Amino acid sequence: MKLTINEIAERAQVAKSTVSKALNGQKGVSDEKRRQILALAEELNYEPSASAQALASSRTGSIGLLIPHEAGYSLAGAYWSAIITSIAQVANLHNHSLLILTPATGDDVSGPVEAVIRRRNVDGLIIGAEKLDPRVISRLIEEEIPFVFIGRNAQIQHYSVDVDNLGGSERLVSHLASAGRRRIACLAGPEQYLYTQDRVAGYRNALAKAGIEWSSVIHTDYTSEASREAMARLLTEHPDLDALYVTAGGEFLLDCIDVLRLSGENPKRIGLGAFDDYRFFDYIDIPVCAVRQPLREIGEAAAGLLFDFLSGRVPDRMNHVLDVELVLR
Amino acid sequence: MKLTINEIAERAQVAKSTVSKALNGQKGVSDEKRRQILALAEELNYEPSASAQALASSRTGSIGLLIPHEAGYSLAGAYWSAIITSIAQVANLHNHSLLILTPATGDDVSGPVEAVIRRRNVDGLIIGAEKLDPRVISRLIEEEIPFVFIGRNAQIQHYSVDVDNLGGSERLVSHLASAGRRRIACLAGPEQYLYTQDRVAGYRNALAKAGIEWSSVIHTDYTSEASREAMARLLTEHPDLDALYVTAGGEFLLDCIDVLRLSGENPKRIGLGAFDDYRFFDYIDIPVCAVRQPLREIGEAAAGLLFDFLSGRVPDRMNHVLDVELVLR
DNA sequence: CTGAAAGCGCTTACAG
DNA sequence: CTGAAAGCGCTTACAG
Repeated sequence: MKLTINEIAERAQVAKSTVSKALNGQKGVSDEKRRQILALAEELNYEPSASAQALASSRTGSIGLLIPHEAGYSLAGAYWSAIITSIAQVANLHNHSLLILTPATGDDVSGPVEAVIRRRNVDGLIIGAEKLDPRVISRLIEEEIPFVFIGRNAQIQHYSVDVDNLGGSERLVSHLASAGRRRIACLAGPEQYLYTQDRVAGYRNALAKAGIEWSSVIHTDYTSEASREAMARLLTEHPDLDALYVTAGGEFLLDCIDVLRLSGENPKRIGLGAFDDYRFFDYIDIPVCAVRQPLREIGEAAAGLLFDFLSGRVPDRMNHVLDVELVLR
Repeated sequence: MKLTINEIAERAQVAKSTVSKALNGQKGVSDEKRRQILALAEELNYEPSASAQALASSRTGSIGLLIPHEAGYSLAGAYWSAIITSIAQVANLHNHSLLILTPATGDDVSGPVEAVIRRRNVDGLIIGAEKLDPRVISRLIEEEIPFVFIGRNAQIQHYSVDVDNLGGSERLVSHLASAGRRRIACLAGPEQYLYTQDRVAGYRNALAKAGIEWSSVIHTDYTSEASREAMARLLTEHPDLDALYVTAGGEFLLDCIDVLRLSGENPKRIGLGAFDDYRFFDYIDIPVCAVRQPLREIGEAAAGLLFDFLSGRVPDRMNHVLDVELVLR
């Protein structure tokens, strides 16, 4: 029924080990036979069984993408969706499948990771890094499963692909300042995330360079309640606020915009800056300057890095930092 | 090194076939031994190797999600992202992994499907149905790989999970009519898609029920140029237009809104209806009534259906139609 | 270069 | 109920 290597071997009048070598491009086969075998395989449309290869070689032919779930960050959908697509395409190029690992709502990622480790069904992992149990990482290292980060982690140094959080943030806030804004507050995500720290640092750098002394940073988790409350507090405590920098996108940003719009404040008076750009910014009644992340490139770079590891190359740089684009409005 | 079934068998003083049966909940093992074995496996944290199980049982333990790519439909990101998450979670519940299959940009899905069939690395497939080469389906049937649709296909009848396109559309347009709109045009997606046909039918039903004779439907592919041109044409050909129903979301919808805003037309004069709801509708200067699809439920239902097949149950209904929600603004 | 053999870690008839 | 054996379709030393 199923076309196997035995059939190919028989038809080509060689041993199946020879077929295997020919197909896998290993040396130890004469050019003559190799050509024959390849032609035959092509003709019969033969493709080795993934499970058999996996069992025999202890390489599964798949990589996993570990997506952490963030409270109220579901518009992050657009973020992960673009990244998934680009990773899947790179994986295909390398004849690998892409597995999506994501915890049940409310759980953390350690469950799916543990399962994947124990069942041995990935060769390597790409991991959304900001929030990560160090024990998960220990397990991965213990089991010698290669992995790379998307974003970086405050506790764990590792090969990563990240965007220029600090620089992008600084440029964005500098732009607000150069537009004459002097009371620029910063509504920031969870303080323990490295990207939050970087973005806040960029904010402070920009203020310093512009010679602005006034600053105000409020951190929130991304829950809707906390974000809305923080935003409201900012508006009442600083009635002279003339600009606001929100360090992340998704529902978080929408909650902030929402409070701003409902505050009775003239929204146009307040310059808004956001990290993460959405096309609908063009359509709303508040001008939003934003930092756009190169999502496709993030996925491609992370996958590229992982496949480097899988093929035994050790990348020269540990942290790949991609440029972001400023979108002015 | 790796903990195998042999180790378990040895420690429990039984044959590995007995361990296998116990672990898989098959009968033919005494309660006594079963308990012992289960306890031991639990204690040692044993988990069978996915590849070995796959090879021996010819069940891979993974399902695939086939995502078609649509020109200019990338905000569909939010759509697929929610669906991916819910499918992954259901798959986990069934101890299965989720593979993402998506073609390289510009290609169609047959490549990834063919690869997955030949390498035999999924037990079943969930397929975005609207645009599908019938040959792909033939191959799947030929190879006896179970699959279910998300959405429906105009050519191919098959088990599917879909939303109530016709009803939702009708309710939405009825609402526009009941608000006094009389010149309601419809900007629709590709005519060959079943969901487009259904949504347009809902539009016509609503008009008929409201006793409105005037109607205008323009189909476009989802490319930006075509959508913008169609939208512009609509506005110039029908200066008395007082409402517009756009049958889909994503970039397509944004292009339409964009043209409307730039037309010089007072956007508030024109009632806008959209199929697919986005939270940012709350923030734009045009009131948009929208149909919200239950994305999580779509994914869950589709995965549920597939696992029914995989465990030999034949679902009673062929087409599962989920209700949509009307969001008025 | 070539092939016979063992082995990857399970499952699944089959016999007892 | 229990276990010995064959087999899933490959890869990988190893010997020739």
